[in-house]
Amino acid sequence: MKFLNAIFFEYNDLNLFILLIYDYKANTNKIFLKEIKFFNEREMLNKYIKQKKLTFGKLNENEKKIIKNLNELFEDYFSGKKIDLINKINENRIEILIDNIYKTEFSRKVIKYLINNIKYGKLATYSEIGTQIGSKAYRAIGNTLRNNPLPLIIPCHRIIRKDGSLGGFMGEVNDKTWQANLKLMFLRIEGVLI
DNA sequence: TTTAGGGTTATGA
DNA sequence: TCATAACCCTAAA
Repeated sequence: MKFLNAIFFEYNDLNLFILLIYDYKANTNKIFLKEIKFFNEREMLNKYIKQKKLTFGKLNENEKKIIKNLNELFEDYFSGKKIDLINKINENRIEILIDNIYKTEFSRKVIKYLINNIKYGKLATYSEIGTQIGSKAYRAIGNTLRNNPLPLIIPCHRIIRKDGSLGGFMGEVNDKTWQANLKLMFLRIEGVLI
């Protein structure tokens, strides 16, 4: 039994909508996160839902529980509790399948390095990642992070440029976009000053 | 400031 | 299928 499903959370004080696309597998009672999208306007969220033809099916009781926990995790994170989302998620019957998302050696190396080494409150640069994984393909690293379907969970927001500038986020390179501000906001929540 | 390098993916023929 | 451009970048000129 397998459902493709979606749910969204709304955080009014942050002016933030989070849309989650996931599989719920009833036989294991687990949620597999596929995609997280951030929006600053309800209208944009609606547009995306329409465009992707997402359905909001009825949740069963177990599924509801997992989703509720996840929402609480996000709330805790946003309120400044120092929680490592990716670890907490695994404790809450939620999984991300990195090897399903990333198909090449290179991109898996990048992502695994992020997950294992760039913990809450830490910062790293694209070039540091390159050094650590033994590659000078800095742009390729950027490209891998750009395609990150789970920003915030897979902590690409903690990667900045070597010159100290913020770098892009969620496909946006322009510092003035709300996406870039979101990156900054996440870092500030984690207590990182730039 | 510009240029070339790097690995992957998206796009188009 | 193949090629070409684009990319959340860096180092060196």
